[in-house]
Amino acid sequence: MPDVGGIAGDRLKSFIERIERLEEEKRVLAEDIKEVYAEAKGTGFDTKIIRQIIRIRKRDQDELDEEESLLKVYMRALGMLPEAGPQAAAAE
Amino acid sequence: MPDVGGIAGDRLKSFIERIERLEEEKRVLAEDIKEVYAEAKGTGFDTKIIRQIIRIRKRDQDELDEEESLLKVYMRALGMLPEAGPQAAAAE
Amino acid sequence: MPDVGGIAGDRLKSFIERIERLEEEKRVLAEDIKEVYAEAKGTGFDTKIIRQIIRIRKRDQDELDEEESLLKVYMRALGMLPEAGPQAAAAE
Amino acid sequence: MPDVGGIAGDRLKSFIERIERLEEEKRVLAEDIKEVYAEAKGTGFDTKIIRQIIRIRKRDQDELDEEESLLKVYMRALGMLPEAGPQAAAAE
DNA sequence: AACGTTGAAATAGTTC
DNA sequence: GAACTATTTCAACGTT
Repeated sequence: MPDVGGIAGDRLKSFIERIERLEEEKRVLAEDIKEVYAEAKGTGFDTKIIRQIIRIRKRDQDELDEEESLLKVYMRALGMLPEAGPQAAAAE
Repeated sequence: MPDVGGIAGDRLKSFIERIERLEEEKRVLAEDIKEVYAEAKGTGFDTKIIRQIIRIRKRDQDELDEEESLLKVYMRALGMLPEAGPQAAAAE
Repeated sequence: MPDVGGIAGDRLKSFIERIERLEEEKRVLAEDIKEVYAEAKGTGFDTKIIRQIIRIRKRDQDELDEEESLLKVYMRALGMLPEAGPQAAAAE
Repeated sequence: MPDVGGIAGDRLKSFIERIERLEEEKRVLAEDIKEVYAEAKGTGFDTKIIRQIIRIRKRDQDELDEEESLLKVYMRALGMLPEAGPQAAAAE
């Protein structure tokens, strides 16, 4: 439990300011994204459909990633890849 | 409505890729934020409280932005603010 | 524009309190709904599916209402209903 | 998983109808609120400002609810609150 | 009547 | 797995 007014207050402050800075950057990016959607809409595209497409592409990517990892398992079993890295071993 | 396979397809693709790039950056930032929280937690801070503080600080900022005069007039009428102070006028 | 501190303040206050009361009731209803979902979930139902069903039923109802009005148009054309009310005439 | 056409169907139906009834009541309240805003507008008030005031009053209420001690400890450490006042202890 | 803005609702993710 | 938070999506409202 941090003591009040001491060094802990400084550390707490530091954490908070780091987070706030990152969130500010995130907020800016969200605005940028909105602007791109607005621009697309201004060109006559239906933003709802674009959102759908992006969602589908994301999902496809995720599936690809899964396949990828399954592929790696098979390849590893075949000696076509080095044994699984330490992070995977640690996770088990 | 955009014709399929023509220039419009290119434009659509461009929009989508711009959005995806921005969202990827956003995702990275979200991860960074998570890491800071994890680090703070590792130092013994309560992340839930930190989130609350950040929310409060944000809200305080929003309050500062509420500088519209009509709002003040209404709030004064409701007794939520003191009577209009003679800011510019010296003694009234 | 309402004068500050006078009768207008009272009227403003009255409006605000009426709205706040209604919103409170609305909030309670929203909670009730959440509880019903929780209860359904506790009985083994998938709330996501229930939401979907409710959405579909709502949509079907809306479609029915539209058909209804089209029906009325036809019936009116056939003299089976009185002419459209004055609000429709005014809207034109 | 509930069997189709049996008692479970009845229970599902019951849940759905309860929710739909509550949502209907909620819808009515939303309309009532809209009417009050319309009436206020007709009296010359700016509904946008009224909405803002209601938001502020709600927020003030939420602030009152933030009475958790750990939060206060953290905020004190950040200088967002004065040092702990001797509330219960008479003279310190 | 469409546009942007805002608020609510739903879903996804995270933590305990 | 249950609750909470956060993000995202959807709908409504006022506005031009």
